[in-house]
Amino acid sequence: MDSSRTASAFAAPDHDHTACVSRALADAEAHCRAHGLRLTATRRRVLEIICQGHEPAKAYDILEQLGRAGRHPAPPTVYRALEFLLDARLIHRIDSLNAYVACVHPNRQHSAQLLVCSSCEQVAEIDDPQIQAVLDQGASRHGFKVDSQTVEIHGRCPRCRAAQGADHEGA
Amino acid sequence: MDSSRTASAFAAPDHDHTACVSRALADAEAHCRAHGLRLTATRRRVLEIICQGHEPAKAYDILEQLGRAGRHPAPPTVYRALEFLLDARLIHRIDSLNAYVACVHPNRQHSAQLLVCSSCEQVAEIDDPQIQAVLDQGASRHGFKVDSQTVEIHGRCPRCRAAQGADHEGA
DNA sequence: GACAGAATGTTATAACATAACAGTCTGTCT
DNA sequence: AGACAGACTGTTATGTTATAACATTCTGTC
Repeated sequence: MDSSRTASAFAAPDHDHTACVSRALADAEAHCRAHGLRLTATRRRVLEIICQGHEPAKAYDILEQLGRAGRHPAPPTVYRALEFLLDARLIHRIDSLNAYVACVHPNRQHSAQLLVCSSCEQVAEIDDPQIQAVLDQGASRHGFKVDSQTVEIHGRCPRCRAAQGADHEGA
Repeated sequence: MDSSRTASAFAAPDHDHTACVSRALADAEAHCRAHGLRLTATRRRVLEIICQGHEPAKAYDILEQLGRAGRHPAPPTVYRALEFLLDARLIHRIDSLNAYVACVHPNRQHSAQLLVCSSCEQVAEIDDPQIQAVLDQGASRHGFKVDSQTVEIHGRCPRCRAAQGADHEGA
């Protein structure tokens, strides 16, 4: 566990975010090269924008950021890039927020569980094999064959809990 | 386990759906009475429309069905009814589909897990305490305090698996 | 029957997403 | 190089989902 990560999977506010983004982009490039996928300028730029924060990015905000560079692309440009990145498993869509976050894990099995802080809006991705296993078991107990799981857990991250008073910790 | 339910939590095609709907509405009425909530005509009607099938209902489809009765309400009418029903925990919203299903369980703890068949579109709700527990554990291992969970599992229900060939069953 | 608060009606618009078709780029084959 | 196919992007228009804001009506209470 290196210093850029807390034990909580949430990014520390003082982490080296530039390095964090570079790593993500380099990782994405390697991944695409290895799989014969074309990480074009637009796609790369969209991924970069999404990586900018650990908060989820909304499609039209991404669009607006793309527009800053002189060109003013239309919605399909963004949605197509998002579709590519989703298919390449480089990002996740958060259905409950209509927003997108970068996939931070090197293993791209992609049945992630997302912890969404309702206070600071940060998202942490956990790939808990036990959760997956229990979900699979639960589903197959009902004769159901799982294709994909969407697990979005809303609540408060450790940082916000500490900042806003631990007295609210009912459970 | 009575004859109107399969072991799979998915409704059998030959179940007594009229009774199924009546039961849901009566249950909802009792619940509202007990909690001082007003299940008005519109709200009741929206719930009835949602109960009509075990498939998820979309807001604008509900709107259209409401319109069949001569009146032609605007979107806010439906969304307000949906909000009420969600708050009262009588329905669930399926984020990955932008759709709504009736909550079929008498216990209204409401951290349900939903099995969504991508073939027949039916939805089954399971309230698996083990899944909840594991999610809670997984989250708190990261210092995260859970408020609400959204678990949507997409795949194929037992009926569709049987109908469309068991040869696809990889796992 | 006047009042307060809840519920609904109404109009307009915001927010999210895609269809359809035209044009451009990239690599490959000859 | 030139022609071609397929992938990618641009552009216009529109579809889908949801809410803000304000007017009106309903319901129960004093």
